[in-house]
Amino acid sequence: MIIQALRSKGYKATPQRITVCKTALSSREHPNVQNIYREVKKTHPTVSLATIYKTLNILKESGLVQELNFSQGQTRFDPYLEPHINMVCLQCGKIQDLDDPAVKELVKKVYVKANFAPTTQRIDVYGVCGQCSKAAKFK
Amino acid sequence: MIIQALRSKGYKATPQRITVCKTALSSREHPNVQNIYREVKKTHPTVSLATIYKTLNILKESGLVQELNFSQGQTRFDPYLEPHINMVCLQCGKIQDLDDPAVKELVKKVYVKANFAPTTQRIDVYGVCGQCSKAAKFK
DNA sequence: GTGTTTGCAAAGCATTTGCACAAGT
DNA sequence: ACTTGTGCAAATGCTTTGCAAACAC
Repeated sequence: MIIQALRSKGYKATPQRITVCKTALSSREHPNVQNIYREVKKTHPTVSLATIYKTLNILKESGLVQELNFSQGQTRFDPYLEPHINMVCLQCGKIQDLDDPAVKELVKKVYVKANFAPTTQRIDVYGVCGQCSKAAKFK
Repeated sequence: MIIQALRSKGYKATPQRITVCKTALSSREHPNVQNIYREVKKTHPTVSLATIYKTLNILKESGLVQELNFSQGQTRFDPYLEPHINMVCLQCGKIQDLDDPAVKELVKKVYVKANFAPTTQRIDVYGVCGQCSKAAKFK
């Protein structure tokens, strides 16, 4: 699957690349580069950060993951490309996805109202997640 | 106005700060650091980038501007804090705002559906703006 | 007058790049 | 075999920091 995808785009299917792709595409945790690096190191201890970056750029250009940039050079990756909401908890840092048909509607509206032809989107809501606000009550 | 805001937060109202704040808060162009730097230099030729960065951090912490981080260390600032859509043109790089009541509804829904308490949000739609797609037709 | 801010230069980080060697097809 | 990819180290570029002189209050 991943091997075919890489080859069809003219890239060689090296073990490192396959592992980076597998890691990035299977995670629902919105991992950052270090997370992926550490995970890949488990099976490829000599892998370099450069390879991680290069492979993630391939995934980006191929439109298989979305890059989410935050303050202070924090970048995370999301393989879930359907229009959805990222709920970013400012307390614990977790990012959870929320599906809602209204997102797709909103994107459609942009074209109708503003003559803007959308290709992708990023919907972030920042706040405090359920677990963190529950935890806060017991302090 | 700006002077009062700075002082009320315990900051001294220096000419450089006032100019940076005025520039960042009055622009609807989603300027980046360099844009603001160049603008401020017109009246304060000796201003340093460090001062720009420090003042923008004050505005961020005070919740008077939102920072929009993109790929490749591209950061832009938005003083418009009402829930709205950023239409980001991938052709010309312009970012235009679009107001729509559905955004506020969407944020509300996050709380109801997922028990997530929102504080701010960022709604980006990436694509091609009206001007650019019109221009493309004449090529 | 006292504590803060400025501007400079240096430091810090995330990310990219150049290159010799290794590996995929 | 030929071409592309890997891993290392160096380079890049944005942002932050330390510090002495200047400034706000």
